[in-house]
Amino acid sequence: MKKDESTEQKILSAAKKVFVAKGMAGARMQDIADEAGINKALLHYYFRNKEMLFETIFLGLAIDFFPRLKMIFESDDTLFIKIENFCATYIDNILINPYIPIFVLNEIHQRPQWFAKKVLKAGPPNLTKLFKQVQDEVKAGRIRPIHPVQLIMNMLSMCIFPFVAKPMLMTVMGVDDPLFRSLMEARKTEIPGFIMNSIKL
Amino acid sequence: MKKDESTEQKILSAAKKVFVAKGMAGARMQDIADEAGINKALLHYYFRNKEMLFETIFLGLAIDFFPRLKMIFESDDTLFIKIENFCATYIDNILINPYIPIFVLNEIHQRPQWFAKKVLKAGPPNLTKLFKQVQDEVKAGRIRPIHPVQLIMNMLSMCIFPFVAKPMLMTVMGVDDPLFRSLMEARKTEIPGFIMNSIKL
DNA sequence: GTCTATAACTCGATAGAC
DNA sequence: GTCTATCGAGTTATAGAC
Repeated sequence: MKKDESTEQKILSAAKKVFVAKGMAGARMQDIADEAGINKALLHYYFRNKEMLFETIFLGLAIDFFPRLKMIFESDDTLFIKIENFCATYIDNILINPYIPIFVLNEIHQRPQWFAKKVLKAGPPNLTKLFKQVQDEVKAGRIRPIHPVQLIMNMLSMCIFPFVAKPMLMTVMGVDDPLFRSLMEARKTEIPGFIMNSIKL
Repeated sequence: MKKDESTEQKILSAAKKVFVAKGMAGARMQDIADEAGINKALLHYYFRNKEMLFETIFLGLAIDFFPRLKMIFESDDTLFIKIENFCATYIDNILINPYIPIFVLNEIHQRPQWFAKKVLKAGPPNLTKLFKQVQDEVKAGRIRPIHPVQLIMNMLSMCIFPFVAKPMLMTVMGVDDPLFRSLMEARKTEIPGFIMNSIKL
Protein backbone atom coordinates (compact mmCIF):
# COMPACT_ATOMS: atom_id res chain seq x y z
CA MET A 1 0.00 0.00 0.00
CA LYS A 2 3.11 2.22 -0.03
CA LYS A 3 2.96 5.17 -2.40
CA ASP A 4 5.32 5.28 -5.37
CA GLU A 5 8.32 7.19 -3.98
CA SER A 6 9.46 8.24 -7.39
CA THR A 7 6.20 9.92 -8.43
CA GLU A 8 5.82 11.65 -5.11
CA GLN A 9 9.39 12.88 -5.38
CA LYS A 10 8.80 14.15 -8.92
CA ILE A 11 5.78 16.08 -7.66
CA LEU A 12 7.69 17.60 -4.78
CA SER A 13 10.55 18.75 -7.01
CA ALA A 14 8.15 20.18 -9.56
CA ALA A 15 6.05 21.92 -6.91
CA LYS A 16 9.13 23.42 -5.29
CA LYS A 17 10.34 24.78 -8.61
CA VAL A 18 6.96 26.25 -9.59
CA PHE A 19 6.03 27.66 -6.17
CA VAL A 20 9.44 29.29 -5.70
CA ALA A 21 9.23 30.85 -9.17
CA LYS A 22 5.61 32.06 -9.10
CA GLY A 23 4.51 32.08 -5.46
CA MET A 24 1.37 30.48 -4.04
CA ALA A 25 -1.05 32.90 -5.75
CA GLY A 26 0.69 32.79 -9.14
CA ALA A 27 1.36 29.05 -9.33
CA ARG A 28 -1.08 26.78 -11.22
CA MET A 29 -1.68 23.12 -10.47
CA GLN A 30 -1.39 22.60 -14.24
CA ASP A 31 2.12 24.12 -14.22
CA ILE A 32 3.17 21.71 -11.49
CA ALA A 33 1.63 18.72 -13.25
CA ASP A 34 3.39 19.66 -16.50
CA GLU A 35 6.71 20.16 -14.73
CA ALA A 36 6.34 16.74 -13.09
CA GLY A 37 5.25 15.09 -16.33
CA ILE A 38 1.91 13.92 -14.94
CA ASN A 39 -1.68 15.19 -14.95
CA LYS A 40 -3.64 17.28 -12.51
CA ALA A 41 -5.74 14.39 -11.18
CA LEU A 42 -2.64 12.59 -10.02
CA LEU A 43 -1.48 15.66 -8.16
CA HIS A 44 -4.71 15.57 -6.17
CA TYR A 45 -4.24 11.89 -5.56
CA TYR A 46 -0.94 12.54 -3.77
CA PHE A 47 -1.84 15.89 -2.18
CA ARG A 48 -5.51 16.51 -1.52
CA ASN A 49 -5.37 20.14 -2.61
CA LYS A 50 -3.13 23.05 -3.57
CA GLU A 51 -2.96 24.35 -0.01
CA MET A 52 -1.57 21.08 1.35
CA LEU A 53 1.00 20.84 -1.41
CA PHE A 54 2.01 24.43 -0.76
CA GLU A 55 2.35 23.85 2.97
CA THR A 56 4.57 20.85 2.40
CA ILE A 57 6.90 22.83 0.16
CA PHE A 58 6.86 26.06 2.14
CA LEU A 59 7.42 24.50 5.55
CA GLY A 60 10.17 22.35 4.09
CA LEU A 61 11.98 25.41 2.80
CA ALA A 62 11.30 27.74 5.73
CA ILE A 63 11.89 25.29 8.55
CA ASP A 64 14.52 22.94 7.10
CA PHE A 65 16.99 25.64 7.96
CA PHE A 66 16.15 25.77 11.64
CA PRO A 67 18.39 22.88 12.79
CA ARG A 68 21.41 24.40 11.05
CA LEU A 69 20.67 27.80 12.62
CA LYS A 70 20.23 26.26 16.06
CA MET A 71 23.56 24.46 15.69
CA ILE A 72 25.27 27.74 14.86
CA PHE A 73 23.55 30.18 17.19
CA GLU A 74 23.01 27.98 20.25
CA SER A 75 26.55 26.58 20.29
CA ASP A 76 29.35 27.60 22.65
CA ASP A 77 31.40 29.30 19.95
CA THR A 78 32.51 32.90 20.26
CA LEU A 79 30.41 35.67 18.73
CA PHE A 80 32.84 36.11 15.85
CA ILE A 81 32.88 32.41 15.02
CA LYS A 82 29.10 32.36 14.99
CA ILE A 83 29.02 35.29 12.59
CA GLU A 84 31.58 33.61 10.33
CA ASN A 85 29.70 30.31 10.40
CA PHE A 86 26.34 31.84 9.67
CA CYS A 87 27.51 33.90 6.70
CA ALA A 88 29.40 31.06 5.05
CA THR A 89 26.72 28.43 5.68
CA TYR A 90 23.81 30.59 4.65
CA ILE A 91 25.36 31.95 1.46
CA ASP A 92 26.64 28.53 0.42
CA ASN A 93 23.22 27.00 0.86
CA ILE A 94 21.24 29.74 -0.84
CA LEU A 95 23.58 29.99 -3.81
CA ILE A 96 22.20 26.57 -4.82
CA ASN A 97 18.69 28.01 -5.10
CA PRO A 98 18.89 31.80 -4.94
CA TYR A 99 15.17 32.60 -5.17
CA ILE A 100 14.14 30.80 -2.00
CA PRO A 101 14.48 33.91 0.19
CA ILE A 102 12.17 36.14 -1.88
CA PHE A 103 9.62 33.33 -2.10
CA VAL A 104 9.68 32.58 1.62
CA LEU A 105 9.62 36.22 2.71
CA ASN A 106 6.81 37.08 0.33
CA GLU A 107 4.65 34.20 1.55
CA ILE A 108 5.29 35.17 5.16
CA HIS A 109 4.18 38.67 4.22
CA GLN A 110 0.95 37.21 2.78
CA ARG A 111 0.08 35.23 5.93
CA PRO A 112 2.11 36.38 8.92
CA GLN A 113 -0.20 34.87 11.55
CA TRP A 114 -0.27 31.49 9.89
CA PHE A 115 3.53 31.55 9.68
CA ALA A 116 3.92 32.54 13.32
CA LYS A 117 1.76 29.61 14.40
CA LYS A 118 3.67 27.09 12.26
CA VAL A 119 7.07 28.43 13.32
CA LEU A 120 6.32 28.24 17.02
CA LYS A 121 5.28 24.61 16.60
CA ALA A 122 8.58 23.85 14.83
CA GLY A 123 10.76 25.28 17.58
CA PRO A 124 12.63 28.17 15.96
CA PRO A 125 16.26 28.95 16.81
CA ASN A 126 16.57 30.73 20.13
CA LEU A 127 18.56 33.95 19.82
CA THR A 128 18.65 34.80 23.54
CA LYS A 129 22.13 33.36 24.01
CA LEU A 130 23.47 35.17 20.96
CA PHE A 131 22.03 38.48 22.14
CA LYS A 132 23.54 37.93 25.57
CA GLN A 133 26.93 37.28 23.97
CA VAL A 134 26.76 40.61 22.18
CA GLN A 135 25.90 42.40 25.42
CA ASP A 136 28.74 40.66 27.24
CA GLU A 137 31.25 41.64 24.58
CA VAL A 138 30.08 45.24 24.87
CA LYS A 139 30.32 45.21 28.66
CA ALA A 140 33.78 43.67 28.51
CA GLY A 141 34.82 46.54 26.25
CA ARG A 142 35.84 44.24 23.41
CA ILE A 143 33.34 45.72 20.92
CA ARG A 144 31.61 49.07 20.50
CA PRO A 145 28.23 49.60 22.16
CA ILE A 146 25.52 48.31 19.82
CA HIS A 147 21.99 46.98 20.33
CA PRO A 148 22.15 43.19 19.76
CA VAL A 149 19.09 43.29 17.51
CA GLN A 150 20.72 45.95 15.32
CA LEU A 151 23.89 43.89 14.97
CA ILE A 152 22.07 40.69 14.07
CA MET A 153 19.79 42.60 11.69
CA ASN A 154 22.87 43.95 9.94
CA MET A 155 24.30 40.48 9.52
CA LEU A 156 21.05 38.98 8.24
CA SER A 157 20.49 41.95 5.93
CA MET A 158 23.89 41.74 4.26
CA CYS A 159 23.63 37.96 3.80
CA ILE A 160 20.03 37.66 2.63
CA PHE A 161 19.15 40.91 0.88
CA PRO A 162 21.35 40.48 -2.20
CA PHE A 163 19.41 37.32 -3.06
CA VAL A 164 16.04 38.96 -2.44
CA ALA A 165 16.98 41.87 -4.67
CA LYS A 166 18.99 39.93 -7.25
CA PRO A 167 16.91 40.88 -10.31
CA MET A 168 16.77 44.52 -9.25
CA LEU A 169 20.49 44.71 -8.51
CA MET A 170 21.31 43.08 -11.81
CA THR A 171 19.26 45.69 -13.66
CA VAL A 172 20.20 48.77 -11.66
CA MET A 173 23.85 47.95 -10.98
CA GLY A 174 24.52 46.22 -14.28
CA VAL A 175 25.63 42.99 -12.64
CA ASP A 176 25.42 39.76 -14.65
CA ASP A 177 25.00 36.21 -13.39
CA PRO A 178 28.64 35.11 -13.08
CA LEU A 179 29.59 38.39 -11.42
CA PHE A 180 26.70 38.04 -8.99
CA ARG A 181 27.89 34.58 -8.07
CA SER A 182 31.47 35.66 -7.48
CA LEU A 183 30.37 38.68 -5.46
CA MET A 184 28.33 36.39 -3.25
CA GLU A 185 31.18 33.93 -2.88
CA ALA A 186 33.37 36.81 -1.76
CA ARG A 187 30.73 37.95 0.72
CA LYS A 188 31.12 34.76 2.74
CA THR A 189 34.25 36.34 4.25
CA GLU A 190 33.64 39.97 3.25
CA ILE A 191 30.61 40.32 5.54
CA PRO A 192 32.23 38.93 8.71
CA GLY A 193 35.22 41.18 7.99
CA PHE A 194 33.00 44.19 7.44
CA ILE A 195 31.17 43.56 10.70
CA MET A 196 34.26 42.94 12.80
CA ASN A 197 36.02 46.02 11.43
CA SER A 198 32.98 48.01 12.45
CA ILE A 199 32.50 46.75 15.99
CA LYS A 200 35.92 45.69 17.30
CA LEU A 201 37.72 48.08 19.62
CA MET B 1 -15.10 65.62 -20.74
CA LYS B 2 -12.63 65.57 -17.82
CA LYS B 3 -12.75 62.48 -15.63
CA ASP B 4 -13.87 62.80 -12.03
CA GLU B 5 -10.60 63.34 -10.17
CA SER B 6 -12.06 62.16 -6.93
CA THR B 7 -13.19 58.74 -8.16
CA GLU B 8 -9.95 58.12 -10.03
CA GLN B 9 -8.04 59.06 -6.89
CA LYS B 10 -10.13 56.71 -4.77
CA ILE B 11 -9.35 53.90 -7.23
CA LEU B 12 -5.63 54.63 -7.19
CA SER B 13 -5.47 54.65 -3.40
CA ALA B 14 -7.48 51.45 -3.17
CA ALA B 15 -5.42 49.73 -5.85
CA LYS B 16 -2.18 50.74 -4.19
CA LYS B 17 -3.35 49.36 -0.86
CA VAL B 18 -4.59 46.06 -2.31
CA PHE B 19 -1.70 45.44 -4.72
CA VAL B 20 0.93 46.19 -2.06
CA ALA B 21 -0.81 43.82 0.37
CA LYS B 22 -1.54 40.93 -1.98
CA GLY B 23 0.66 41.37 -5.04
CA MET B 24 -0.48 41.33 -8.67
CA ALA B 25 -1.35 37.61 -8.70
CA GLY B 26 -3.16 37.65 -5.35
CA ALA B 27 -5.10 40.89 -5.79
CA ARG B 28 -8.71 40.76 -7.04
CA MET B 29 -10.46 43.50 -8.97
CA GLN B 30 -13.36 42.94 -6.57
CA ASP B 31 -11.06 43.69 -3.59
CA ILE B 32 -10.01 46.95 -5.17
CA ALA B 33 -13.58 47.93 -6.05
CA ASP B 34 -14.72 47.20 -2.49
CA GLU B 35 -11.81 49.14 -1.01
CA ALA B 36 -12.68 52.10 -3.26
CA GLY B 37 -16.40 51.84 -2.49
CA ILE B 38 -17.39 51.32 -6.13
CA ASN B 39 -18.11 48.33 -8.38
CA LYS B 40 -15.95 46.35 -10.78
CA ALA B 41 -17.50 47.85 -13.93
CA LEU B 42 -16.40 51.29 -12.87
CA LEU B 43 -12.86 50.10 -12.34
CA HIS B 44 -12.78 49.00 -15.95
CA TYR B 45 -14.21 52.32 -17.02
CA TYR B 46 -11.21 54.14 -15.55
CA PHE B 47 -8.55 51.51 -16.26
CA ARG B 48 -9.19 49.22 -19.20
CA ASN B 49 -7.89 46.13 -17.41
CA LYS B 50 -6.07 44.82 -14.35
CA GLU B 51 -2.68 44.95 -16.05
CA MET B 52 -2.95 48.68 -16.79
CA LEU B 53 -4.05 49.44 -13.25
CA PHE B 54 -1.17 47.38 -11.92
CA GLU B 55 1.37 49.12 -14.13
CA THR B 56 0.16 52.52 -13.00
CA ILE B 57 0.58 51.58 -9.35
CA PHE B 58 3.80 49.61 -9.71
CA LEU B 59 5.65 52.12 -11.84
CA GLY B 60 4.50 54.89 -9.54
CA LEU B 61 6.01 53.11 -6.56
CA ALA B 62 9.14 51.74 -8.21
CA ILE B 63 10.12 54.78 -10.24
CA ASP B 64 8.85 57.65 -8.08
CA PHE B 65 11.95 57.11 -6.04
CA PHE B 66 14.39 57.61 -8.90
CA PRO B 67 14.55 61.42 -8.79
CA ARG B 68 15.36 61.38 -5.08
CA LEU B 69 18.07 58.77 -5.61
CA LYS B 70 19.55 60.73 -8.51
CA MET B 71 19.65 63.85 -6.35
CA ILE B 72 21.54 61.98 -3.65
CA PHE B 73 23.89 59.79 -5.67
CA GLU B 74 24.69 62.08 -8.58
CA SER B 75 25.38 65.14 -6.41
CA ASP B 76 28.81 66.55 -5.55
CA ASP B 77 28.61 65.57 -1.89
CA THR B 78 31.26 63.43 -0.23
CA LEU B 79 30.81 59.67 -0.03
CA PHE B 80 29.93 59.83 3.65
CA ILE B 81 27.31 62.54 3.15
CA LYS B 82 25.73 60.48 0.39
CA ILE B 83 25.54 57.45 2.65
CA GLU B 84 24.01 59.53 5.43
CA ASN B 85 21.49 61.10 3.08
CA PHE B 86 20.43 57.86 1.51
CA CYS B 87 19.86 56.02 4.80
CA ALA B 88 17.87 58.84 6.38
CA THR B 89 15.80 59.62 3.29
CA TYR B 90 15.04 56.02 2.40
CA ILE B 91 14.09 54.89 5.91
CA ASP B 92 11.98 58.00 6.51
CA ASN B 93 10.07 57.44 3.29
CA ILE B 94 9.52 53.72 3.68
CA LEU B 95 8.43 53.96 7.31
CA ILE B 96 5.27 55.59 5.95
CA ASN B 97 4.42 52.45 3.97
CA PRO B 98 6.71 49.63 5.09
CA TYR B 99 5.46 46.90 2.76
CA ILE B 100 6.37 48.66 -0.48
CA PRO B 101 9.82 47.01 -0.71
CA ILE B 102 8.60 43.41 -0.49
CA PHE B 103 5.86 44.17 -3.00
CA VAL B 104 8.18 45.85 -5.49
CA LEU B 105 10.96 43.28 -5.17
CA ASN B 106 8.55 40.38 -5.52
CA GLU B 107 6.98 41.82 -8.66
CA ILE B 108 10.42 42.44 -10.16
CA HIS B 109 11.21 38.82 -9.40
CA GLN B 110 8.05 37.78 -11.28
CA ARG B 111 8.89 39.81 -14.41
CA PRO B 112 12.53 40.85 -14.47
CA GLN B 113 12.67 41.54 -18.20
CA TRP B 114 9.57 43.68 -18.18
CA PHE B 115 10.99 45.64 -15.25
CA ALA B 116 14.36 46.12 -16.95
CA LYS B 117 12.65 47.56 -20.03
CA LYS B 118 10.48 49.95 -18.01
CA VAL B 119 13.38 51.05 -15.82
CA LEU B 120 15.66 51.87 -18.71
CA LYS B 121 12.93 54.02 -20.24
CA ALA B 122 12.56 55.91 -16.94
CA GLY B 123 16.25 56.79 -16.65
CA PRO B 124 17.43 55.05 -13.48
CA PRO B 125 19.96 56.64 -11.11
CA ASN B 126 23.50 56.36 -12.42
CA LEU B 127 25.84 54.83 -9.87
CA THR B 128 29.07 55.30 -11.85
CA LYS B 129 30.02 58.47 -10.02
CA LEU B 130 29.33 56.90 -6.63
CA PHE B 131 31.43 53.84 -7.48
CA LYS B 132 34.25 56.09 -8.66
CA GLN B 133 34.10 57.99 -5.38
CA VAL B 134 34.56 54.76 -3.44
CA GLN B 135 37.54 53.81 -5.57
CA ASP B 136 39.09 57.26 -5.11
CA GLU B 137 38.69 57.09 -1.34
CA VAL B 138 40.40 53.71 -1.36
CA LYS B 139 43.25 54.95 -3.55
CA ALA B 140 43.69 58.01 -1.35
CA GLY B 141 44.04 55.66 1.62
CA ARG B 142 41.12 57.22 3.46
CA ILE B 143 39.09 54.00 3.60
CA ARG B 144 39.94 50.29 3.56
CA PRO B 145 40.06 48.48 0.21
CA ILE B 146 36.55 47.36 -0.70
CA HIS B 147 34.76 46.61 -3.96
CA PRO B 148 32.33 49.52 -4.58
CA VAL B 149 29.50 47.12 -5.39
CA GLN B 150 30.02 45.31 -2.08
CA LEU B 151 29.92 48.55 -0.14
CA ILE B 152 26.76 49.82 -1.82
CA MET B 153 25.15 46.38 -1.47
CA ASN B 154 25.86 46.52 2.25
CA MET B 155 24.23 49.91 2.57
CA LEU B 156 21.16 48.95 0.55
CA SER B 157 20.87 45.66 2.43
CA MET B 158 20.92 47.20 5.87
CA CYS B 159 18.39 49.90 4.91
CA ILE B 160 15.91 47.83 2.91
CA PHE B 161 16.06 44.29 4.28
CA PRO B 162 14.48 44.96 7.68
CA PHE B 163 11.32 46.13 5.89
CA VAL B 164 11.30 43.18 3.51
CA ALA B 165 11.64 40.77 6.40
CA LYS B 166 9.51 42.68 8.91
CA PRO B 167 6.95 39.91 9.56
CA MET B 168 9.67 37.27 9.84
CA LEU B 169 11.83 39.37 12.16
CA MET B 170 8.84 40.18 14.35
CA THR B 171 8.09 36.47 14.73
CA VAL B 172 11.63 35.13 15.09
CA MET B 173 13.16 37.99 17.08
CA GLY B 174 10.06 38.76 19.12
CA VAL B 175 9.94 42.38 18.01
CA ASP B 176 6.60 44.22 18.18
CA ASP B 177 5.42 47.15 16.06
CA PRO B 178 6.52 50.11 18.22
CA LEU B 179 9.93 48.52 18.81
CA PHE B 180 10.34 47.89 15.09
CA ARG B 181 9.59 51.53 14.41
CA SER B 182 12.07 52.80 16.97
CA LEU B 183 14.75 50.40 15.78
CA MET B 184 14.29 51.71 12.25
CA GLU B 185 14.37 55.32 13.42
CA ALA B 186 17.65 54.56 15.14
CA ARG B 187 19.03 52.92 12.00
CA LYS B 188 18.91 56.23 10.12
CA THR B 189 22.14 57.12 11.93
CA GLU B 190 23.13 53.65 13.16
CA ILE B 191 23.79 52.37 9.62
CA PRO B 192 26.01 55.24 8.44
CA GLY B 193 27.93 54.91 11.70
CA PHE B 194 28.28 51.16 11.28
CA ILE B 195 29.57 51.59 7.75
CA MET B 196 32.03 54.36 8.53
CA ASN B 197 33.43 52.50 11.55
CA SER B 198 34.03 49.57 9.26
CA ILE B 199 35.75 51.31 6.34
CA LYS B 200 37.50 54.39 7.74
CA LEU B 201 41.23 54.16 8.31
C1' DG C 1 -1.60 4.44 -9.55
C1' DT C 2 -2.73 6.82 -13.50
C1' DC C 3 -5.64 8.57 -16.85
C1' DT C 4 -9.81 11.29 -19.36
C1' DA C 5 -13.63 13.96 -18.76
C1' DT C 6 -16.16 17.19 -16.50
C1' DA C 7 -18.32 19.40 -12.57
C1' DA C 8 -18.11 23.48 -9.66
C1' DC C 9 -16.40 27.77 -9.00
C1' DT C 10 -13.64 32.18 -9.40
C1' DC C 11 -12.59 36.14 -11.70
C1' DG C 12 -11.67 39.55 -15.35
C1' DA C 13 -14.20 41.77 -18.61
C1' DT C 14 -18.34 43.52 -21.28
C1' DA C 15 -23.31 44.84 -22.42
C1' DG C 16 -26.64 47.80 -21.68
C1' DA C 17 -29.91 50.48 -18.62
C1' DC C 18 -30.08 54.80 -16.14
C1' DG D 1 -20.19 58.35 -14.75
C1' DT D 2 -22.18 54.71 -12.39
C1' DC D 3 -24.78 50.74 -11.84
C1' DT D 4 -26.78 45.59 -12.38
C1' DA D 5 -26.45 41.52 -14.77
C1' DT D 6 -24.04 38.23 -17.16
C1' DC D 7 -20.69 36.07 -20.19
C1' DG D 8 -16.73 33.28 -20.92
C1' DA D 9 -12.06 31.88 -19.88
C1' DG D 10 -9.35 29.73 -16.68
C1' DT D 11 -8.71 26.91 -12.33
C1' DT D 12 -9.29 23.76 -8.57
C1' DA D 13 -11.09 19.59 -7.58
C1' DT D 14 -13.73 15.19 -8.29
C1' DA D 15 -15.93 11.04 -10.73
C1' DG D 16 -15.11 7.08 -12.77
C1' DA D 17 -12.77 4.03 -16.33
C1' DC D 18 -8.61 1.32 -16.84
